[in-house]
Amino acid sequence: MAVDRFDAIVNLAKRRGFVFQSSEIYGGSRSAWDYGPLGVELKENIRRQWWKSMVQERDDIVGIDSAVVLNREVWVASGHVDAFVDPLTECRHCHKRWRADHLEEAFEAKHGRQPTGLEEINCPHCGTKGQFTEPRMFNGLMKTFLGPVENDESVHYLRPETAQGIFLNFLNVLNSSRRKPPFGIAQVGKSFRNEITPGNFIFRTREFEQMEMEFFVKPGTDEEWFDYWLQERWNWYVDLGINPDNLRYYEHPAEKRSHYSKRTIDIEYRFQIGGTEFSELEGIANRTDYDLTTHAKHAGVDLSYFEQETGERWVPYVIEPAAGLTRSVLMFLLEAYDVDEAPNTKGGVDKRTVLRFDRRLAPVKVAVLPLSRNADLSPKARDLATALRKRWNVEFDDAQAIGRRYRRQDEIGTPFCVTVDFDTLTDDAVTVRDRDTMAQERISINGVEQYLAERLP
RNA sequence: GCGGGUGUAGCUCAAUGGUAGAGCCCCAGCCUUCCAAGCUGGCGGUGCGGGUUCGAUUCCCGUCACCCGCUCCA
Repeated sequence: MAVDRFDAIVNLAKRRGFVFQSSEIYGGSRSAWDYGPLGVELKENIRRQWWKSMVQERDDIVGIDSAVVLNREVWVASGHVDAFVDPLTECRHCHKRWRADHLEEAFEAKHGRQPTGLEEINCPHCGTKGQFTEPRMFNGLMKTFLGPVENDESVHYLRPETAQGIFLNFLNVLNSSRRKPPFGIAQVGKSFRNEITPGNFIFRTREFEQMEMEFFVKPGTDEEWFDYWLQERWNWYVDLGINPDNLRYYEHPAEKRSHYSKRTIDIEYRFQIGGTEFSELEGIANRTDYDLTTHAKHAGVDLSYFEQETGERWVPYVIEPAAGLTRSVLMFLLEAYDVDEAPNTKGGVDKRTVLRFDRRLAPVKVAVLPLSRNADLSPKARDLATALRKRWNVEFDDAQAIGRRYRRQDEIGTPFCVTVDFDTLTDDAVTVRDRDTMAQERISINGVEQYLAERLP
């Protein structure tokens, strides 16, 4: 059942225009997936809700939109050039792959001296000695050349996270927005990583979209704020319809933390990918003053904050809730997916696929359907659709049986269908049908907009 | 990138070293149709490139993509 749901969503996503394979007509590309007409609406709606709760509704967070390609020194300073370039080696005997530097560290810890080379080391898996291949560098950073000349000088990187663009603008925002710690800077945008193993549909891709916020606080208050954001972010998902039973916290053990982190707790969702029940959705990290300090040092610019009230000068600590937008799209699709039963014309019941999106996230809010394709009904229905389009994303559909059209809308999660029938021609009323209950209500055609406005964002 | 598996209409699946079929979906038309599967018609395919062969979707090689593992973390 679990695997079926994932497959059903991948299938539905393509069939209905949520997600397509990238570069499909050329045989595809492994970097990413493309978002279709419904997918882009869903993704935008998620992004909008995040921005609304993180920026618009708060006085202590502002947004920015920084560049994808930054000064190359940024990634040296941030530690990504070192941390993202791993020497990997493979045991010729058992084909297990290892970080060469980790093998050497383990050897040193055990024998109290550095190995003379990999040939001295036993494979941790099969025990075979010295069968390691020459280490190859795996670079997680995506490279490009800035400017028309391709040489070492022109090598630049596409950002592997949006966070650094925020740190670089810390002073700019501080000096232009009349904010002071505790305050945050938020950003949504694309990031790029040469993942070794992209896969599982849009779960892990080399080009992906993040929603990140860096919250700058006074040292000593960081742990409090960490807990605060842990709770805030959890609540955001639950508010948008995620069942808390499908979420959990996962704390990174010290040895697994990123190079910048003092503490990291992930919010995981029950994606049920392969044999894994929960996978990461969002990481909440205490980045300490690592980033501001390292940039201050490398750039030679003071990035500390002077607190007027106390006369103290300090470098803010940073609490970072970093969420995957494209990963959220997958989660909301999985969470919304449901199959229930609907009556049919023969008096029996049939299976019905329905995406139970929160109304704020639904790609299409209203479908206007004439009961049948008819010279009188269709124009009337089109006029209504045109009027409603001024406020919402509206679909018009007059093809085939009415029941089938309801199913089509259920399958893409449209909250309301408005049906224009033959009685409408005399009583100027229409039927509004609810996606979840399939219940219908007769509304005066002039009152439809009001009726929907009370129920839709 | 490495090892293993897979690749036939949008989807699910047939078939064959000799003109590739079906169901569903989709599109057009018919029908005063309120909860899919009525009637008529239509579009559409062997991932891509090369080789063997008189002839390749089938055999071989390469490549691309997908799935599982190595892993990484939004």
